[in-house]
Amino acid sequence: MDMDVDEASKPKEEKLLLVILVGAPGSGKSTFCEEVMRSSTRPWVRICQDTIGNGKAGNKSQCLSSAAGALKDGKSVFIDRCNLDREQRSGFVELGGAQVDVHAVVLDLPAKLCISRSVKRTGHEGNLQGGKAAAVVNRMLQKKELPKLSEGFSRITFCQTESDVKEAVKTYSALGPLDNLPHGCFGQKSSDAKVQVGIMRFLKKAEVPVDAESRENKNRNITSSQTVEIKDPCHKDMESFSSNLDKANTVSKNVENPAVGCPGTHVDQISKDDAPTLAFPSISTSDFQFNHEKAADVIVEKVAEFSNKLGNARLVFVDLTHGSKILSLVKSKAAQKNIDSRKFFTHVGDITQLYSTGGLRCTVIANAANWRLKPGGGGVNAAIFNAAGPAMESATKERAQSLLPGNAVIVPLTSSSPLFTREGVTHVIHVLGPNMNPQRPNCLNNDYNKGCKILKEAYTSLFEAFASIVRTGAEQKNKRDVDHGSEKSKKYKGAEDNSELNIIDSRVEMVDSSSKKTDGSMNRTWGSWAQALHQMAMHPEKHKNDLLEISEDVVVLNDLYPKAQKHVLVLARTGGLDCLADVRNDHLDLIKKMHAVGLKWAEKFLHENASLVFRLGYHSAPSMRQLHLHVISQDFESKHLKNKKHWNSFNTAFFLDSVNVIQEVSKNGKATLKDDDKLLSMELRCHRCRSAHPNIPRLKSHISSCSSPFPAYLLQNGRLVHAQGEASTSS
DNA sequence: GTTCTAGAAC
DNA sequence: GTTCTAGAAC
Repeated sequence: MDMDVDEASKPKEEKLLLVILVGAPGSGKSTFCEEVMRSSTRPWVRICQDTIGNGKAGNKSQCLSSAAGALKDGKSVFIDRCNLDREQRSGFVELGGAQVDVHAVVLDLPAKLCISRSVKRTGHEGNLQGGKAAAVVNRMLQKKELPKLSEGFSRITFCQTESDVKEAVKTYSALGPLDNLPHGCFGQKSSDAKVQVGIMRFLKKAEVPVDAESRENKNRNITSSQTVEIKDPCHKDMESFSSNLDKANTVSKNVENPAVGCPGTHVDQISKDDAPTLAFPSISTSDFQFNHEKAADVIVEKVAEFSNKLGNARLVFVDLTHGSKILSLVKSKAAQKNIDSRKFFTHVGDITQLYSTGGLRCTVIANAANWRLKPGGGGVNAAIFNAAGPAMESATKERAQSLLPGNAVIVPLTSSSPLFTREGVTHVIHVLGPNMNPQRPNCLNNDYNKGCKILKEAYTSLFEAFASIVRTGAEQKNKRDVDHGSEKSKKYKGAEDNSELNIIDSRVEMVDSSSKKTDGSMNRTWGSWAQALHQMAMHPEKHKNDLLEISEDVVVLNDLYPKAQKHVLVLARTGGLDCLADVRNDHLDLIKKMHAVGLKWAEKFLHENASLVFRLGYHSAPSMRQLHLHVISQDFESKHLKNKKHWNSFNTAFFLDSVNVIQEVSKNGKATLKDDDKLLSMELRCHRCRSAHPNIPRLKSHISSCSSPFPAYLLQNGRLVHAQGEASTSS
């Protein structure tokens, strides 16, 4: 057992607290803080958005930087603003860490009470009082989104009555400087679970008429090639449906993991429910008659390989029946291999109803598809096409007409799909495995050398595809909940615009395991505007006027939209090397050459202006195709630097120093990318003194005069390039 | 009313 | 990547 419940709930070392209050105006947030601060022996700072701007209302980033400052001074912090939705709470949670526990205290009092208090009060800091208060409180409560541990809180206290609030005040007041509170959720009443059941029941009714659904199940039973047994035919009954869900909401772990005992605490139980999860059926063992023993070996081998690459994401092997041979084989082989049961487990149930009848949340499900990617045929394929609705069929067609054995194709679901609304599934990945059934196309005639190879490829493609969804989806999760359809159509827009380019780039949607690029940029799609650098690298003679230097391996040019006084790009001329994700050991000499050329240009510029400082590096996920090294002066004085993304792409971990990249590639054969979209939307901080700023204009005005030294990290290993004789440390 | 951000279109 | 612009934030 990696995680001990007692260990987790009784932190011993001294920790600062960042307590985010959550509640409508009039819920008593300020009073709560004041009461705690009055009697606490721990140093507290209350940060109130209504007064942070010199007594006037401020904004979230002011609160954030003020909170960061207070924590740095060793003070615990109350964030006194409504924080009613996840978005509002987002940046604060990130201030937590080894030294800081982040708690939420939810003042979830009756709306009536909040309104009457806000209407009555005078002299409110936020100037919210009198008649308009009622409307505001009502509006705010409509978007209320209760905090979850998975947002990053180590403790959440829910208060639904005034006496709950009193209790919470007592708890926090009693905390001395060295005390801490147990982690987890406290005080939540069951009402929310009931609401969810109600909503789910409504959705189910609206999206899938009960009779249609049972027809679908009957159909599946008959057409399936393997004997499929519906374990629990009465689960379509509303009564047992809702009781199942109640169970799912309270003891979901037990339901979802009958196969492997899981030592989850309450804390990680909840956060895991939000983890991206791929549910997949056994590929090829049903209609394609692949040997079960061999298939189980492949499954477990591939799961072991990927389970560590997937972060907090989970893989779930799903089979319809308890008695299934492949299920028990996989279960026992996984146990033998000691695969982490939090990252992989087996589940008995219908893959199209994992949440509604099994309480298991899966964001992505795999389909054991046929080569024409057509519905029907029986088994899992028929069930998934049926459950996903007609939109998935056309969405599938848009992406691929057919599939070769060993390959996978990702199909995002739209918000109209019942699988999305009812089960919370955002993508289906079609996979085609090897076939040993002489009645079906591409039969391998029991050639298990080939068969196992193809089956391995199939699972590799599947898990790679899932990984790419996890990577690109992480940031968009919240938005997707609101507007799934447009999010998806936007995401895949590039593939439709640009047929010519996408024919060349066949790796756009198809996840082809035989391609050498499985680890690289395979799922990237480049719009027409992203091709300019590629064109220059391929045909430099056509762009002589725009290029500063042309050599056999690289070309150098001024960035068309420089983000600083001096900003040039060193382009690799190698074809197929689109970005850093594609760089491997073979390219070591090339990236060293690019660095040398970049350095030469930096030095040339320093000769002209000795006050400049340069940094050389790559974007983790560049917008323009063709590997390019940025050589950029650190003044960032440019009218083209206009937004957060611009700034953060050069001043967060998203920017990978060339020296580090060279080191990593020579050591590990590839660079570690930091291509999380979160980095690009981080708060704006000065790259010298690290102070936070509310917007780009203010940041720019600050950096124009900030003369703090650069952070130590940048001063090491030649990450910054100064003029000769200027201060620089190397090691 | 003005400034600023963020999403869509290209 | 940029430009345009609606609407949020100030």
